[in-house]
Amino acid sequence: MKKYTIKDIALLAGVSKGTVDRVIHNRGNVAKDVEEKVKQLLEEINYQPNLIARNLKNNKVFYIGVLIPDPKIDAYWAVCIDGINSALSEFSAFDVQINTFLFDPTDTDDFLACNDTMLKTAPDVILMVPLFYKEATSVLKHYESLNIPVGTFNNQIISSSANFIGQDLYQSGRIAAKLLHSISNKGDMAIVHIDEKYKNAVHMQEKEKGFKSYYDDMDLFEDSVLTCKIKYFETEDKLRDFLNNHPHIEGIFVTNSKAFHVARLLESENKTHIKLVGYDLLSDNVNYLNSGTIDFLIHQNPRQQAYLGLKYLIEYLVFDKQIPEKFLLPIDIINSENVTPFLRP
Amino acid sequence: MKKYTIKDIALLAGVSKGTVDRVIHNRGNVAKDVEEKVKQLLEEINYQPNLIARNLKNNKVFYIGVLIPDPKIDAYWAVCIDGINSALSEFSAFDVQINTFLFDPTDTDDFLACNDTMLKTAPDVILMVPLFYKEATSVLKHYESLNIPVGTFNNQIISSSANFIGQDLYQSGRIAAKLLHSISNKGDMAIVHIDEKYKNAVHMQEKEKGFKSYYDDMDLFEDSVLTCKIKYFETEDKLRDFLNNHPHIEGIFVTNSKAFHVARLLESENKTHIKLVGYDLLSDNVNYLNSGTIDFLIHQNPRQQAYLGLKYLIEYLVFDKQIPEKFLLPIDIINSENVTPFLRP
DNA sequence: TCATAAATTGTGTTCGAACACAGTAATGCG
DNA sequence: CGCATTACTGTGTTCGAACACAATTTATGA
Repeated sequence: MKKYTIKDIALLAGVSKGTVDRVIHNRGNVAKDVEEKVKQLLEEINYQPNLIARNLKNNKVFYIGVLIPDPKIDAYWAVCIDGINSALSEFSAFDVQINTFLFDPTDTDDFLACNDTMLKTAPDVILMVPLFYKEATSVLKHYESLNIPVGTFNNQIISSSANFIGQDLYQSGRIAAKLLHSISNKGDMAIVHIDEKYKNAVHMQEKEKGFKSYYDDMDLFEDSVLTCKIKYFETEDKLRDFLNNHPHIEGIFVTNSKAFHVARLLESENKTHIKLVGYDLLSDNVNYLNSGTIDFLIHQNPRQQAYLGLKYLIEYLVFDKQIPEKFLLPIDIINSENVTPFLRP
Repeated sequence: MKKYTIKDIALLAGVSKGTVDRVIHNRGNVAKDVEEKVKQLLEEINYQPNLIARNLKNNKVFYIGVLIPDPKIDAYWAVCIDGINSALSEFSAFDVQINTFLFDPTDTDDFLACNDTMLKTAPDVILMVPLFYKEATSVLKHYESLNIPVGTFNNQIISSSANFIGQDLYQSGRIAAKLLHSISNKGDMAIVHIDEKYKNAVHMQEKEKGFKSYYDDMDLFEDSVLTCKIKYFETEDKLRDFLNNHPHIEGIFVTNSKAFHVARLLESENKTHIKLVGYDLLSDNVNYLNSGTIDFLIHQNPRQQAYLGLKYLIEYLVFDKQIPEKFLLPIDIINSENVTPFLRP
């Protein structure tokens, strides 16, 4: 129960605290038999250093580089800033300095340029959204060679050793399927990919796979699952054609945060009987959720992703904790009745 | 940007660190003009004491009394222990000592007895589940007179000033209604209260109110909402009668964690077409969720409730943080596809 | 005026880990 | 043997806040 200090161990071993310290940090210059004895004692009483005292002495400032898409260009990322601030205030006792860089999520060159700018601030660790697979891969390799630990979220770059926070996208597609299946009439199901100009193809593919796997498992031969890919600028027309060509559609799954586009069309075309499931608590989506046109939203929790990613990095810096390789957040199902508490900062 | 220390302020004010310290802690014995000057300086540079250094000196051990129902008697409470351990390991750097007491959730006398035993350990703060309204009220009043801060969760004792962590039960009932409404065929809805011998009447009433309010809002005159109260020991017979007497029931809402009892009956009576929504991720419930007899579970997250309650108390002790009066957790909707990550410790 | 009390201010130590540096003992080598 | 070198060990200081206590200044009264 009692908390042992270095002094206690020194007393027990009959040596000075300096020697104990040398043993703990493997700093050498200790006689073999003494080292053995001290190590055994440390083991026996399961010595845990007082992290408070350690951090009082190590009064150096840690610099963290954060690289995320600009919320002014895509509102989805706005809540990440909140998550970062949460982690920051949680560790306000420590000297952690954050430099945030916002890149244009439609521009790979800007992504690379921001990485360069960030490197100039000599960060001890980096938290980033590796939005572009190819560019991110090379950037991450570079950081690895510089021995800068990196945390990533939202997009997983499997080739990298960087830590990753996100969700199981395949499972997320299955959840959408289960929800639509449980609330829809018999009929066709549509998966709608609305491309946002930038590469989240992997995201959408995984979700589609999961969605289809659920319907495969169900052996619902009478219903078919259709897929519709739409470029951002042609959403309305193409979607209208798609719905007219497939009059038996009873449910739509939008694989990203743009479900509100579909909702708008369903309302204007008087097809609100079609059930709609999408992603993310953007205010546009939440409005359609409350009006009933969107039935469920799946919450990808970017706020929590950013928070956790940063927390792991800070704990690595100040407590020498191991950074977990991967952490998959639980997937929240949101409807009009439980949405409110998820919106608060 | 720079972090100022007491020494810095002393230097700037042309006094000694002792004087600055006296000003900060209003310990008197400072000339008025000097006090003014130092206070102004502190204000100007927005002095924030280094919490690490403060806690190094304050090396006293904090004792926390925890009082929760015995998980051996009701499995619902088992995950609370995990939550407590999480909070504990998060603050392992500080000398926080926890004494946990488990009371019989069917026995008010045991609750009172455990409170007495706990008081003998002279706790600095207390975290408890105030399961019995009357007894808890008097106990909380006693702690207030002893100036022992108390955190409560699961049950709110409105008359008390103790902090409370929980969920909005009324809203939780509305969520159940929304879910059942979206997945059920037209027909009657049943609210089933399975009494567990001990008093959670307030819980169940609030949930019922919320449930009904949703159906009232919907103006669903054709469907009626029935209520069925069942004593624990007569569950099966009474429920069977109830279902036989009301053949048009299409959905059942069980207001506590005992939905598995209803699920078992639905299976044995071949009435699995009836949709079922209940509470809590007990393994019995999860099994029926996976088999499809239970459609949704609402997650009350007792683990998180315990974790947060304890976290607030510890932060109060070690960082002098204000304990928030009330915190309502978001309400998680669980189906068979997203349940897994919620089950991990 | 001077002793004494009261008011005010400064100094030094503590907490535990980390590390610089001084000190002691053992060994090597001419 | 004597001096240097290596091998090992102990001491002292630092981080920032907190507080005990010493020191100093000012006020009071005989």
